[in-house]
Amino acid sequence: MQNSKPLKLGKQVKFSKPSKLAEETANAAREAGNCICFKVRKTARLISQSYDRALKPHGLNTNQFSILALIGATPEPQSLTDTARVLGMDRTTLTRNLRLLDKAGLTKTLVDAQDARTRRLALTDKGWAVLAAALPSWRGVQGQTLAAMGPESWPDLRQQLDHLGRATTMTG
Amino acid sequence: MQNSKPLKLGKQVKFSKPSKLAEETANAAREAGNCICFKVRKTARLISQSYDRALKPHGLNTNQFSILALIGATPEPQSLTDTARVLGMDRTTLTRNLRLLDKAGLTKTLVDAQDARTRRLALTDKGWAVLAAALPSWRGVQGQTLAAMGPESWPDLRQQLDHLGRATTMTG
DNA sequence: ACTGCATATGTGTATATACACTCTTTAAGT
DNA sequence: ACTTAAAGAGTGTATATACACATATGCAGT
Repeated sequence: MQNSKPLKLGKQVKFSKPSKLAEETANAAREAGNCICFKVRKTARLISQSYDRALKPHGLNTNQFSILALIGATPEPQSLTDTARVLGMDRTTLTRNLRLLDKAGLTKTLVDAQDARTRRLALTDKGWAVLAAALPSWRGVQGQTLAAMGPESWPDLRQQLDHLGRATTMTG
Repeated sequence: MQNSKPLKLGKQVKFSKPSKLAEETANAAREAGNCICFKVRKTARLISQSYDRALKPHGLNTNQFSILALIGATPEPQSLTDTARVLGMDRTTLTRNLRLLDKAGLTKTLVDAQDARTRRLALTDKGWAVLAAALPSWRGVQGQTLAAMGPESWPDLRQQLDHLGRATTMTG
């Protein structure tokens, strides 16, 4: 097909000898393999796949499950902004994530009576049902993951992640 | 504007008394606040913003920087699949990420001489230059983040993240 | 009531992410 | 050589993510 038109080279691909800049940069770049951000993102990518698979039978991914669980966990419907803050998610990202959940009939977005600006988030009956049905599946992966990583190390890891999140929020 | 048509309620938003199912589910949902996947994803979201801001002057985000650094760190150009594996990223995701870097003239995708199926990834001269220029900025955020989290705890956290990633790859 | 600022939210746009599926090329077996 | 399975890569589609910007509402001071 060759749509992307990779460079066609001759019989043997020739790699020009790296320049001095390239050599020094290559050494420095290896240092970046220790990047905190990269490591966290990579882990997030990998672990998300397990959770997504586990929740798939319920029509949810791990992100949607987290949102449902948070909304369901708070006694009184919280505002969109506050919810986004707890999720550590940009407000506008939550807006878009909610659109799907609303469309699926799992959540409802209510206008606050006191302040017409604020939207309060709640689960529908269907949302409660789906969340209830998904919880055992979540407990399954969570248990497997815990077992695989060694359950005793989770409290520590959890605290470090919290710390890291808070630190970066400060540092900007 | 009111495009999204939130439910308009009366004077006071009424929240119907939660059903028995909802009550039980709410308790269970609070348990999900301890979700490993959620915590890792949340941290990834938060920390990414710092790194993105730091790298922005170079026209890179943290993901693009990681890709450039990895390609630059390996002596011989590696295949797309192998690179994706090291990044802990779906192969097709890397394909799309590379499209932007290719278009920006930072990377080049070469056809392997021995196997016409295989694409090998390399940096262009411009790619080397941008990477070299971005590295100090990266060292900046990395240092700040390290300092904020307590540098001594990073090796441990790093190992736990690696372990977690490997565990989930196994578990499925 | 009016003005101006702060707050809560939504939109446009660009990038990241992965699954299901398809295409191409290689290798293995006959 | 022919057939077929396996490996490498790309595309269609859906979702996640955040920044810059726009809009709507509330509130305080006049």
